[in-house]
Amino acid sequence: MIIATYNINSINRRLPLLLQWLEQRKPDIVCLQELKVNQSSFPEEPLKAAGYNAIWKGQQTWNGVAILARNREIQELRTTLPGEEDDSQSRYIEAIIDQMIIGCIYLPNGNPYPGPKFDYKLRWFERLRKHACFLYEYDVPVILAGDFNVMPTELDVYKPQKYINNALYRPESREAFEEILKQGWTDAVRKLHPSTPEYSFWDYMRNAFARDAGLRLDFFLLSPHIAQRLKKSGVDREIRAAEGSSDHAPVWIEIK
DNA sequence: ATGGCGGTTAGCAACCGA
Repeated sequence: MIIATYNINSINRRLPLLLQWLEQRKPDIVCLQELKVNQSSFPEEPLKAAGYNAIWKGQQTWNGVAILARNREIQELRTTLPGEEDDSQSRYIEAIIDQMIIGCIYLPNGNPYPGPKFDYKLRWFERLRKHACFLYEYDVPVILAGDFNVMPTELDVYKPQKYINNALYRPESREAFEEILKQGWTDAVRKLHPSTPEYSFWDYMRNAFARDAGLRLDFFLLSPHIAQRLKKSGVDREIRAAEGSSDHAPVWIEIK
């Protein structure tokens, strides 16, 4: 079984590439972020024709998250992260698929640091920490997948010294991620590949992809039930290399 | 410091986000 996460940077802009990738990789479950589409303009029909059921939480212009499942039922559990009732940003959606809880995450970028956006990022991290704790203690199979907008270690950044005051690499952000991991979650890709970067994002600027000036921003956090079933993982760089790509590549894991 | 990309608004460029 293959589960993937992909920050798609506008789903309608990227639809042909998305359909091509779905056809090639054939993931069973996909978490998408940065849909950049309002709730009524999500391309439900083309995805249905490709064999994928979908749930989504859209938003005009920014953010937006979705979960796709191939030939499977999706039972939506929630479309917001608890803790801030007036939060209008679409950054979380959660479902039950095949008796697993799948949480799709688009964590705030938080730049510039310091400032209100960084404060919002840290508040969001704290809300996620609490909700992750709740899910973990539920003692059911859980996968939290998505763009966490953080590089937890030096290995996850092509040039760490450039990012000292970047919201994605600030100690506060890295510590917040570590706090969640410490609950007992497994960082699936790092577990399988402890010493290679496994970047998932390359800036559009300055020829970053060709230089492999990348960041690892997209993660799978696995509860113990799922972690023991983990087989392999990969980053689909050829999709990032394609004409008109997102600035992220799809990342996937295979579980037994 | 610069700069690339997508989306939106107000219109054919300027901004915002990241």
